[in-house]
Amino acid sequence: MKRKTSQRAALEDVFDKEDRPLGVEEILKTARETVGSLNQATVYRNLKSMVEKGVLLQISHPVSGTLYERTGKGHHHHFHCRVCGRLFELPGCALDNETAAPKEFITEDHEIFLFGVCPSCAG
Amino acid sequence: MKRKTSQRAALEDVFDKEDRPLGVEEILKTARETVGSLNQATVYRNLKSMVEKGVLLQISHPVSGTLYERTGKGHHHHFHCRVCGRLFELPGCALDNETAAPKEFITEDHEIFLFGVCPSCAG
DNA sequence: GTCGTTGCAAAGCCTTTGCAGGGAA
DNA sequence: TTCCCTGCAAAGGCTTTGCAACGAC
Repeated sequence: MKRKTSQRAALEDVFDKEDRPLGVEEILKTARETVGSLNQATVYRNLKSMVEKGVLLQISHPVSGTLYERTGKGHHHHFHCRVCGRLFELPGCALDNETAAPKEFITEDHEIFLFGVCPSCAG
Repeated sequence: MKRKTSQRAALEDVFDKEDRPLGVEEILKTARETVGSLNQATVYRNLKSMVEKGVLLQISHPVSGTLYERTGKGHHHHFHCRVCGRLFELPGCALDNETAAPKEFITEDHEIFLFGVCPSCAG
């Protein structure tokens, strides 16, 4: 990945425009508004290299499937509303890696998925 | 699911014998030691109905993929060792649903995946 | 005998890959 | 011109489904 292409630029734009976890289909659809000929394989290839470059983070959500989001947004986790199905990003974290596991385990990272009802569906 | 079959019994046995999260391939392989003719489709069908009956829990692990484990083992989470690749069950939980999300959110459940190095690999 | 279950094969998703043409530098 | 990148189509993994035969009750 060394050359600038309109395809890659379109993908970057998608993540600029929509600052939330996105699925491949949505990414493809949105990016095609810019580059009509954009191919699925190209999207997969670029998403992969963007993850390897550390620009994107890949999330395997139990309900929403594979999603991608920009890195560098600080430690946060995702709340899935079972009513509207939307995924919310919750900044911060109530879990400490030091105490998350018995002390014989070295916890380097963790991932939390929250499930329930969001404010607008609960209101 | 109303009739007892040797296939279903073999699946139950697998989870009796191996008390840990299992993948489909491993389940199939182990169950075939009892019922040689056991088919993949049958395994998928039964796993699905066992999940619906509440006997099994399906886990979508970011690294290990789809796994199944018995329900009723109490609240626990999974630790993935990046060295040996094994998945450990850690009883208990350091996260409180009440405080996990802003109070406008109703958190009903959560899932935590821990990543790092296990005691034997760290030793 | 009934009808839930199984095995088999085909099909469905999602994702990756081979290859030749196209475009950035 | 070079050779990285893209589009296209085929293929690969995992999971589901249609259908006829099988077997529990």
